[in-house]
Amino acid sequence: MKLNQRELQLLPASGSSHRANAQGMGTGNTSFSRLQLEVFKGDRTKMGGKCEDCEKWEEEMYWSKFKVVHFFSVLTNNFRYQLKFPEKLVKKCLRNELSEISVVTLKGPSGRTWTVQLMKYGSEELYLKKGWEVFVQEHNLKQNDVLLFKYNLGTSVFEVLIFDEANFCEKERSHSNSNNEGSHRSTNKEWLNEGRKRVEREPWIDVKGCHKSKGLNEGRKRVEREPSFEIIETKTVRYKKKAMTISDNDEEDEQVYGRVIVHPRLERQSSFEIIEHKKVHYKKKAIAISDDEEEEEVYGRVIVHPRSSNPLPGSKGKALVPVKPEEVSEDDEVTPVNPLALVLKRKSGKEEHEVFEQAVREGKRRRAPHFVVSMKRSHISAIYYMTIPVDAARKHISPGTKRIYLEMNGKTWKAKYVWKKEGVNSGITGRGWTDFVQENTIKVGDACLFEITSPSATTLKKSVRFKVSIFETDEDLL
DNA sequence: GCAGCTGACTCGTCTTAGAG
DNA sequence: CTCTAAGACGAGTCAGCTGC
Repeated sequence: MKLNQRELQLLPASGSSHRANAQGMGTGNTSFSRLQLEVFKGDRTKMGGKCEDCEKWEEEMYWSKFKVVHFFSVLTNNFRYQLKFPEKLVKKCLRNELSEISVVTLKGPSGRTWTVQLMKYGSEELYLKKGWEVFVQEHNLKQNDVLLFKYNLGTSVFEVLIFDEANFCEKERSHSNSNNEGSHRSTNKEWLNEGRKRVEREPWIDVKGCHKSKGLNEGRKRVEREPSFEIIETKTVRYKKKAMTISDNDEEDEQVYGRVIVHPRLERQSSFEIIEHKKVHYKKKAIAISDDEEEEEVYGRVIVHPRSSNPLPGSKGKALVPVKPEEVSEDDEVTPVNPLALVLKRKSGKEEHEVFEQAVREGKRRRAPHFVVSMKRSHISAIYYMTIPVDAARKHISPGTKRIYLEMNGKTWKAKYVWKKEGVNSGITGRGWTDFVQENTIKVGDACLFEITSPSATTLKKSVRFKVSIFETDEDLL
């Protein structure tokens, strides 16, 4: 192996001068590579082994000149709530590196990132704390799993690879949550009260192989569903391909019979867990059987997805129609096919729905003009904009309204009201709304009952007062 | 008459340009 | 840099139409 001029300059001439050489380099953008060290080590081995100074020099070079450090971590007891960095790493590198930093970023195998709080104890103990449990949950980490960390100095970003302790192979599923970057990233950061953050969107899971083009309904645009979801479990299901529809995209509709995990839309940190398993059968109707296509049955493994509020990709928003369970034979042979994301309506979030209903009942009981809003992520984080149902906006709020006063527990928050054309998309925003959300720790899924206490739209007032009641979801159930 | 497709429409969510 | 405001996007709904 040949060394270039620069590499030759980096190599120590002899033992005691190594340190001087090392200290004399590495300014500016100098990056001493692992390759260079390997070359050096190999060269010295040929020369007859290491001396103590050489080993010290190597060590110093590693900690002082490398831009990247790697370390393993085996998940042991209590790993769900915190992760301790190796003390040597902290002492040699991270203590100084992260002395001014309280938050780092974990970049998962999927490329997604998680923001995690650092906790320091003494000079050698450093832990990943708040936010770590989300990373654990979303990668389904288990005890004895092995994590390989790569840290690029100066970035506060740790890249993580995840290996299964059973066979030391990389966990396949650790990559799969790349499809829900947007929702998760923001969810993970809620504890930071992070401000506005653009949500990255990525395409749906591709289900090529299940669809063929028939050229029907040309010009009709296929709806690309967003992947605000994460694969949580695969299930064996049966597809019955009945007919061809759509499109210019090589696709066809199917009848789908599925075993489905019912799961509410989970928006909050630490809330990602299955709460209910339920066997459900869906039938999706389609049309226009082509001449050259026979009815055909396909059996497959479906990736069940709990998070999205959307029906099947390409279903164009049409509801899935329940069919009788007896229409599906349990004895059918099962053959793997490409994954198809099967998604469930958000309203299956039983708890959220119950809370909403409770708020509605309470509103009716009080008999004051009111409306109820179920809190969404965008309402209480990121952009802090709560859309008012269009009916309520038209009925109760004047187009000239500029201010909304929110009253609760004797305190008043002054929020901004945004009127949009015809009341559509009108909503509450501004510092007052943000403060209201934060001070009352409103969560996704909570229902807020807004009672109008001031004269309504007809008076064309510049401000409206709402008495607000919050109906909280039970976090443990989500 | 019924089933199911088509396309318009509604409305909630999210993005982004621009103002302060 | 933060916040506001406008509007793009897309999921869901529904009425009309067509074919069986």
